[in-house]
Amino acid sequence: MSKKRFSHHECPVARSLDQIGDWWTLLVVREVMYGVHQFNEMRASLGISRAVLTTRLAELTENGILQRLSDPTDRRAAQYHLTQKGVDLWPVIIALLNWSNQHVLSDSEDVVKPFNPASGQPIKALCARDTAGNITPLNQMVLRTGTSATPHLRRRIEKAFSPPTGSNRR
Amino acid sequence: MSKKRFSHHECPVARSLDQIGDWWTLLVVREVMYGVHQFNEMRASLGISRAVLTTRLAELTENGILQRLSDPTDRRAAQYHLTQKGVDLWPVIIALLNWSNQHVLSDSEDVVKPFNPASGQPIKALCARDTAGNITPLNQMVLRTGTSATPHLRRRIEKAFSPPTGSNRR
DNA sequence: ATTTTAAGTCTGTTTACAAGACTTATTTTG
DNA sequence: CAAAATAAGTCTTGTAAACAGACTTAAAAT
Repeated sequence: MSKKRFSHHECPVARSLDQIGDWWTLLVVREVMYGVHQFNEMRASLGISRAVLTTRLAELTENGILQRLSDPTDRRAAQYHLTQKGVDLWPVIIALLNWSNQHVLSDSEDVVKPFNPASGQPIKALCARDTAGNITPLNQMVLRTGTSATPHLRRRIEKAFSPPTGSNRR
Repeated sequence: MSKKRFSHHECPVARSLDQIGDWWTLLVVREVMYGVHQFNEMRASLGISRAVLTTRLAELTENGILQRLSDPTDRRAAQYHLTQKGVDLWPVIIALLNWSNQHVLSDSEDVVKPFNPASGQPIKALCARDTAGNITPLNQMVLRTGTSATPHLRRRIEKAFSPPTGSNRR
């Protein structure tokens, strides 16, 4: 049977992975974020096979994460650029980068880190701003189900994030 | 030839995807975050095959993201729990959840959203706190290379995030 | 003592990925 | 201008991984 997709899943996390969870996909997005816009440049810096890169670029374009423009100065060449949906993947990349710097790379490896350009200081942690403008650490946030949630999901979320008995969070 | 791994890559994002970028892996982590700790529970709620779940749990345990404990009340059963490294994947999950709610799910789908429990307000955006305590929107952050970066990566990052000519960011 | 359950392993089939040869339309070089 | 090089693919073949489901083993429930 074919590889299972997550597009029919209820959970938004699964639905996001259906679009960006394939092997190589987020690295292609990262390349574009780092300013690499052409097919052969991506191939050289990623070491990805032609066929797979073709597939990934087509999927990303179809999902509205990248757009393919023809280069006005060279009619052979294509330019892949981020759409707004693609630019909004920035928090995902930063979250992965921070986690990797904390837990994957060895302490002596200092490769890339995010900085606050205004203060010049390195970023220490991600946090969340609510609609009233309050800032919260991410580890204090809770999930709540909305009107489209099935009873099954509702039960699980309520159990995991109910205040009294303590949750499974740190 | 076998599937390429990213463990030898320089970029921290690639290195993180080497541990959590496989198909199903982040959904298994999400299950544990939602309070599902047993093999058969995960299988039922994810619809994953036995062999693949076994592989994913072994990889996650080997990478120190989960730990496998035997259930004291039932010697047949195993309990998979998050380590600190696993708990620290929370920002990645929230980033994916927010992106999915913004760009993947249709407007009428209200399934799960993160909330600030102190204010009761929904989370609007992720932001970053630097080491001096300043809060910055994520879209204003810049990346800088560290001492272990190769000249090739250094050039790309500096080109993409140099102040004067404007970058490829929004 | 028998049945059920938890957590796997094993088997045969299908799909995805890797490497490299080949293609087509353009651009550059001699 | 003709030939070579280049951009962006497609196609082919081999291997690794994922799929569904049957089977296994030890412990628990009936």
